[in-house]
Amino acid sequence: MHTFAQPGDYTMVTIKDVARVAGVSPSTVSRVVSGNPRISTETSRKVKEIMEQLGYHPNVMAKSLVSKTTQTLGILLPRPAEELFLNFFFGELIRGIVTQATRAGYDMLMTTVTSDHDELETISRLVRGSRVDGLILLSSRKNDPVIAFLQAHNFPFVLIGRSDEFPDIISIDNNNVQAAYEATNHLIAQGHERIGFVSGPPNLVVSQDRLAGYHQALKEAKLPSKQEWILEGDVLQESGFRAMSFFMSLPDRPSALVVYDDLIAFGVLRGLTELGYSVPSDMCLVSFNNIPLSELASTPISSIDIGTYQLGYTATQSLLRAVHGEPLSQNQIVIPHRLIVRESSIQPNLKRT
Amino acid sequence: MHTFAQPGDYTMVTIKDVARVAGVSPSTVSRVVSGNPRISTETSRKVKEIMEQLGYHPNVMAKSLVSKTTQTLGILLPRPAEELFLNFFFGELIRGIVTQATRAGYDMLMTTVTSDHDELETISRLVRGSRVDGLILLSSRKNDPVIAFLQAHNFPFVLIGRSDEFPDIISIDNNNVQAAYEATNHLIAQGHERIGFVSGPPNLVVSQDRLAGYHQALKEAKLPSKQEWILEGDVLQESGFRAMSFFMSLPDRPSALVVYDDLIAFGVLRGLTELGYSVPSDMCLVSFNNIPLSELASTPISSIDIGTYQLGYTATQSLLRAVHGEPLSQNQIVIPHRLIVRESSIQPNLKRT
DNA sequence: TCATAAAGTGCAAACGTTTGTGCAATCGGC
DNA sequence: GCCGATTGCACAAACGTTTGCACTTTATGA
Repeated sequence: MHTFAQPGDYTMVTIKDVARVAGVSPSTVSRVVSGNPRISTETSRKVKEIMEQLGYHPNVMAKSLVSKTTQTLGILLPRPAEELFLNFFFGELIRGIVTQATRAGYDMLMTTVTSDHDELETISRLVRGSRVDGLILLSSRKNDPVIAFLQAHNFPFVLIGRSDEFPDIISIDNNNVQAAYEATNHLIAQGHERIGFVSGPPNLVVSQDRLAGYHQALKEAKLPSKQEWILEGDVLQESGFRAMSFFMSLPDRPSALVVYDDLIAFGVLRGLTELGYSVPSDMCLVSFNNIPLSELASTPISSIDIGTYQLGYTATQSLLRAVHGEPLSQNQIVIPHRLIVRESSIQPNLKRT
Repeated sequence: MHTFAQPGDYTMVTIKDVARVAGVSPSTVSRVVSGNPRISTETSRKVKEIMEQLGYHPNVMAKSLVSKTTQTLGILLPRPAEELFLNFFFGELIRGIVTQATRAGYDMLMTTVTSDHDELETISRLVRGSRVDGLILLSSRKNDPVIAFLQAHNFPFVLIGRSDEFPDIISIDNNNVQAAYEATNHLIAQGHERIGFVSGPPNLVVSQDRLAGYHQALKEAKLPSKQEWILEGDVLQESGFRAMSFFMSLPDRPSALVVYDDLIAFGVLRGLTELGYSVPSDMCLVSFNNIPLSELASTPISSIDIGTYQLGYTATQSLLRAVHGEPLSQNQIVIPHRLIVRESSIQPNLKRT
């Protein structure tokens, strides 16, 4: 029966081995590795040759122990409930984060919280046990105790998103209010006067922001805003059907919808189709996040691209500056968004106002 | 200007601090932490109280240095080109991995390879620098040098997928041949006799496997198999349109398609619609991966659920056993799949044979 | 020619743990 | 009441690095 090498089975080649073979002291080898200028080029060349020959790789743990730096950034995954919506651009976000981290010579450590109870325990382990040099938060809740803890310990971290209770922390976000404002205005410009909104989970800041932008646009255009035109959606198909049954049965039903998320938009689209309505002639749609499938929907969905990759990339950049103690020109960075207009929001037979 | 604490700024509370306050030796504290039975309950209680009071957390680096174990598993992200298809169930896969790892007290480290050139360098750093205890590979190429390297060093790793050149390594995969066989038979059972195939990237093992299962089903049913009924697809919309233009223009065009992936199926669906055909009456579809949006397509898409979460979860389980030197009952584990039948493959007006 | 400086290298302590060994105190059996 | 075993704890070495300091050698300038 084959088993793998166990920890300790490996005959690791250490800095001492290199030193012995090269006929120098361990400290000299260390200085060669770190590129210390006080080592002669001749010695450096020789030591490097031996390192190559012996297959030497520095032991990260030993290095971290003395340098008190881990070259590792932590990433706290959202709990399952909050994860659903993230899932579809999670990969893209991670790609942005890991790319920038790798480029800077950092590794990424992922952890998740299993229950509310051990939440701070998990963070403590990373922070106080000096496991990571900084932390990226992928989501935040109202009065998030994680943020409070990190701030109390003055530990470097960035939030992808926004927090009302902690406005000064480093955070990377879209301007979701503005984005929703533009999305709504786009519909208004098409001549729509009755515009509804299908929101996401009401406790998410981003969902609230988009709703606010929608309201703002309506108000500025002096268009009616009705409570019954605002519904909460989720990704499930029945929900889309139910929501649309409700909307379409209203005496003064909306002629266009701003939808919180592409996944919900898919449900909405499908619900409308099942009810015998068509998009965009009976109902126009504009949505958010611009997932790759948006353009492949039965009616391609107009969507706000939020620059997911850039969100992750920039977050990591900011975090690294914070870790290195470099000043940030601004603590809150806004990633630009872009409305991608597709068929779902273009209604040929409606005149522009 | 506010800056964060720098490495070293933190006054870490160490095992010695606890020992001093508790009036015992550091070794006793260490044994309390590790639950050594030779410590009296009284001492243990007292030490734990002090630890709590002082907010002590063991330094992971120091611990790793002596124990030669990192309590960390590495995960090698596929290079961007191979990542595209993974993206949509990437989140789900990661969730399976991280959940199981966390439960076992392990952290997950993510790295990516930036270029072919530094590929082995990256792995070496992790493996020889004893950064991780084991590695999860998310994809493999033909004659993958990474696998060769890990095997040569007898380092614990698992592959999510399959490798022809290294059949004995620990791997977790679906039976994609069987899955495609069943998908095809499902169409055959509906009475279809001309069945086409839209494949994925031809260099991926999974793509080849699914094609093989398709061929096998046709052969067993003694149905015709034509070269021109097999096309390579990608996720782009134009590709779906082009592929369908081609198929539909054939004198003996297929009446049903097995499609490599849900994303491609969306493109195919859209291409057919644009050409004025409808699914399932003009063309039936069955696809793979069962992403959440499959059921929300204009015609809900029949799809093979591959148990993505379980794939990640099981991979981590196997890896942990390997890391601990525990025997595996089998090195290759197959995660069961399940055909989810939806409208896209049910053609009412076609009689069952 | 002799201090003086500069360059190159080695020594040893330190980082925060774990763990083998040794020693003192307590216990049980006779 | 003595001896051997058991229990509970402390000592110190070790893990693989980094780095301040000291030391030797060579070059420089008067």
